Amino acid sequence: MKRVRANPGEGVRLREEILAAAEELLVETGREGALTLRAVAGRTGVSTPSVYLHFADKDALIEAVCLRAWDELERRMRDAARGVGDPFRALGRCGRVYVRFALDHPAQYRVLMMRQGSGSAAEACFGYMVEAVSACVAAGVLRGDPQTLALGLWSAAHGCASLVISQPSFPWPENLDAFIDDTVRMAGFGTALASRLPRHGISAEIAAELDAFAARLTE
Amino acid sequence: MKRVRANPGEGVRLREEILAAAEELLVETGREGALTLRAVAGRTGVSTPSVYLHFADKDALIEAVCLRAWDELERRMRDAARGVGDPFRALGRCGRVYVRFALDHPAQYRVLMMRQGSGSAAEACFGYMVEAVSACVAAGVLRGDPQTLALGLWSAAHGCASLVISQPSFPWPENLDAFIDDTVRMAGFGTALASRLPRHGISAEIAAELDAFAARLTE
DNA sequence: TGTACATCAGTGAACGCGCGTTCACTGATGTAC
DNA sequence: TGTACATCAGTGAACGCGCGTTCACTGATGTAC
Repeated sequence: MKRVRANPGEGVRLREEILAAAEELLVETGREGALTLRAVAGRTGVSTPSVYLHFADKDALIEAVCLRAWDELERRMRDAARGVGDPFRALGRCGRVYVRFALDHPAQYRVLMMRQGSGSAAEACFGYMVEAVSACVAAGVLRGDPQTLALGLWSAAHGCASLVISQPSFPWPENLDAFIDDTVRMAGFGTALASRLPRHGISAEIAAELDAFAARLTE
Repeated sequence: MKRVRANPGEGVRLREEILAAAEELLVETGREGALTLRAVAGRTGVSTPSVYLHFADKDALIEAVCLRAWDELERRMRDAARGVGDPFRALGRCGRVYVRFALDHPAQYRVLMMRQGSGSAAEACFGYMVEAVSACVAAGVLRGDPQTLALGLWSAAHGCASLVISQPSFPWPENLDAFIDDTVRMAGFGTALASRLPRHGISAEIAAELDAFAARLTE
């Protein structure tokens, strides 16, 4: 585990190695508390103070790790909606990709969403969400303020993801992908329907109507 | 701030005082990290080692604090559904009460839901949820496995609550209660509808059908 | 009623630990003359 | 081509801190005789 000292100008490489080590540590332990400068430096094969050559302090390191994760999520969400004509379908894809990302990177997602003041990276993702919702509003499938609708949809996706992550002992269905799909459909259909029934409280009376609606749609 | 020493047999009082101090500390700071034995003992007006007279160690103290919160949530949920004839309406009440509890006690909710292995108290709450959902299935307003349906509904409620708590910088609507209501209705309607359209993907085609459905229901 | 003793709630001082951070340093590389 | 020096990535040892936890103790109360 002998490190080769970087030539002048190549110090950036160590920065990347440190970030990668921090991410690995986060993934393997799942706890943000495991992210100590000593552990990160040790895994990188470097002395602890070396971290300060590339990050002002511990907070800056964690922020950089967060930024990495946000970047990947942003990229995935952008890709998900690209080339999908149906705006409601595109929105559904966004939701599924979002939850999938969270479950694929539970440790990063925790850090991402649990830290207060997640910063501008979160806003970028929220921007995509609002865009996708706006398209649905324009197409007439959703009604209301796109920002508020997006918050509701994000709530559902975040809830599904974070509950699965933080409560693994719950009796989750074996087929998690199907559950994610059902949750996304619940959020989509529910938002579409609830926004059309602004003052309609929840009550069992609508069961028959829903049956008729479903029968008409699937026949 | 002179403490009166408890008489023999009255030591239980200090236990309660310690628990209350821990809860206050959690509420005021909002961070679980602020829950140190020194801080708790200091606020109680007692020396640090005194905590060990009533709790085996720090974990036991935190567990007791959690249990307190779960107990209150359980009580609130039980009260919410009592005496409501319409099972779907009762379910909606459960959801609103759940989210309200979370927003009223954000610090406790964090500890409650972020700790892994929340234990049997969480299961009790889940039990109520499944019960309420089962009644809806029996009444024909929901379809499917009550456990899975309950998980989906819990996801939505948890998502709304935890997102509002952990991302206060998001552009939340001014009227949070209305937003909670909309989210609960979204989850309710969405679950009812999605469970009737098991293989129906999300697409904008259903907009016209939804319009007709809503018009028929509100006329 | 008085006295010796057991009980038990609570204390003060100290422990070892891991942490983030600092500082004077080393030693290889590039550069000026 | 050789030499002195600047640069800069990385180090080793130490700092102060707050933490959970331990341990021998104090001192008021209840109890046995």
